Amino acid sequence: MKKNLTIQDIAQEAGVSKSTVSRILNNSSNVSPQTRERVSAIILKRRYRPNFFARGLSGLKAGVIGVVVTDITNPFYALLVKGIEDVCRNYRYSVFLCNTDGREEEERAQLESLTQRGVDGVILASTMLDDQSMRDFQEKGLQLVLLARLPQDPRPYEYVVTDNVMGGHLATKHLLSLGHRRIAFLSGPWLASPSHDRFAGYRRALEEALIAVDERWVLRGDFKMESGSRAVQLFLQLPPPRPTALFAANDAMAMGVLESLAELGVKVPEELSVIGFDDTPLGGLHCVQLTTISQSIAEQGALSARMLVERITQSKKSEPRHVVLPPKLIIRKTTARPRPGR
Amino acid sequence: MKKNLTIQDIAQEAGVSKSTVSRILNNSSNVSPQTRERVSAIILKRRYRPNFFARGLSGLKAGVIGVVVTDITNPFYALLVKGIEDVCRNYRYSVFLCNTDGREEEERAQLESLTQRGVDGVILASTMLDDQSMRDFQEKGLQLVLLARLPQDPRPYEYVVTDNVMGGHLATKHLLSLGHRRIAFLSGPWLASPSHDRFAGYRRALEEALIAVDERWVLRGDFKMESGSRAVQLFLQLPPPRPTALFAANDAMAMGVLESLAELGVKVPEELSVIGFDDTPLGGLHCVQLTTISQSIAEQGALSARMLVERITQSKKSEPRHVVLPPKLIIRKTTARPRPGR
DNA sequence: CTGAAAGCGCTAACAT
DNA sequence: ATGTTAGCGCTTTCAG
Repeated sequence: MKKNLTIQDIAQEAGVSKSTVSRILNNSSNVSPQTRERVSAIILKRRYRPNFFARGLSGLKAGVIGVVVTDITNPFYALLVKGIEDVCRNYRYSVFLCNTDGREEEERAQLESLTQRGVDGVILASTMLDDQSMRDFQEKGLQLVLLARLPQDPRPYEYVVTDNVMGGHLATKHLLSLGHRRIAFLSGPWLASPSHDRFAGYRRALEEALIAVDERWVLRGDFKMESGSRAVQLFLQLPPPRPTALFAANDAMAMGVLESLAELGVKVPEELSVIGFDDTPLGGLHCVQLTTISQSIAEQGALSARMLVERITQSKKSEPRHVVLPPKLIIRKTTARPRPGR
Repeated sequence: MKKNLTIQDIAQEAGVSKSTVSRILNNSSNVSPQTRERVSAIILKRRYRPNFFARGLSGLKAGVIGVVVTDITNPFYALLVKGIEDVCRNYRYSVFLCNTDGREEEERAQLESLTQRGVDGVILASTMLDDQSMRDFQEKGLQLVLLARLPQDPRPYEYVVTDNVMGGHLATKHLLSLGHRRIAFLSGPWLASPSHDRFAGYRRALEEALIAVDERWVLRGDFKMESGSRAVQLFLQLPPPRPTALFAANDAMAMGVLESLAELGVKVPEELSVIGFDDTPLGGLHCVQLTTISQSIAEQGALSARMLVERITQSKKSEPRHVVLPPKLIIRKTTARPRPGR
């Protein structure tokens, strides 16, 4: 393992000073074409790469961002990260991936560790933090773009999200239009904005249809598949008349619901209509055919990455941009008219 | 955005020298309990964090590793990464995630970029590189652990893999034991060792049963779901007598096969038995019930991470360790005896 | 257009 | 046990 080349070595070989090499490296002006040419050739030939730490230490951007998600195993986040990674590769940025498991203290720790490692910015797709902490991080100079999930008051931050209220509204209206009147809702964690907003859409749709929200029909999940299965247990213990439709706040839980229902021999959509949210690839499987609300996940990731990189590179700080994307209803096979007389 | 604290600030406030603070930071010996106490308190109080770049520059380990996979969107890799991330969190290591899309030049570029960013080591789960390049990286001092996929001659490297030959053998023997005699194989990319090895297992099982491998029945895929669908087209154009069973080299492709088959109305397992490989969560779905070969994916990730971190922290270089894990047959519902008379 | 020199914040070898 | 000092490799004034 031989010692690494330094800028000094290149300078010597080219018969110029470190400064000149440095200028060429950062293609700053004030270098004559000839020397630039000559030195560049040497750099190329010797496959010289400037030392990352030295650069960072002397104040340059590191070309590194952090991405914080709750669980990379969840296809939704995997897609988000994919979108981010793809644009980062083009920009020559590297990404630190962090899982938080949905725990606030982990999120804080990860953010802490990221700032400490000198990242240029962070895409936060798991917001659980209180406003104060977020602001603290921002004030330490951390560039932040929020993705998919928002805090109480997101206005001071850049963000990219789906219009979850609209999505919840779409889903519920779809069920209503099929003739359902008793519609259950399976939420994610209360504090997660998507869960909250999708519920708001659900509530609004019901109210527009002059139907009161029945609290007993609002089940509590955690966005994971297993909680869908658990919800089915609860659902089946509900006193009749039971809901004829169920709106799960994401696809993973909807899949869990379908699983359990299939095991228990409850026919979907004949006995119960089920709609999800996210339009994760799974739902499209021939044997699943989940009706759901679609959002372009990878694109959101990509967009947030572009926003962050722009924010990093243009030093002058503009107003934070807020992107809210409209979701779309995808009708497949898990929703239908309720059986007459139910 | 106020200027960051430096070790000097702490030293001043504590009335000691930088060195002392540094010693405490790296908990080296030669510090009296009292001063240690006193300085630690100040560090804590001021929430001082040493500068990452300065540390890196002066030769300390960065506490960062790179993980290179082909596609994080693939549940197999997501699980691998999850396993890695989990142990890294405990060790206080951060991970750079890199996708290569299965392209060799991307892999090289990512590896290049990782070394340049001063990572302490890399877990490579997408090996496409030729031996020479790999050796080059290693000689530059890059600690390497290979995961799930191996190069021609893996002996000089640490690695963790499933026994893919055994897995291919298990799968094929299962089909044989059900009475199948005409068994097709759907491969991944030829150059990928898992694909190659699983085929070797398939071949061996057939040979043991005194059945010749029929080259027309060896289909070529790329480990992605879509190639499963494409394979079905080819499969159905095969001149009779067609195979009665299909061994797909991974679950994703097996899922693609099942999708297409369902669309075309071909009954599984009645008309065709299908077996996969990986035991990715999808296959367990009630409506899929894919028979497959199981490997503990997250555990492999975790193990490789532990190996890498150990390798990094213990400077004395030991012999590279080679871990080969036995896979397991999981019988579900997509395999059955062939129809009599076929 | 180019070079010399002063840091960036930390570690570690060398004094004391 | 603690302080002093010389780098680590690069960027960036400031002179020329």
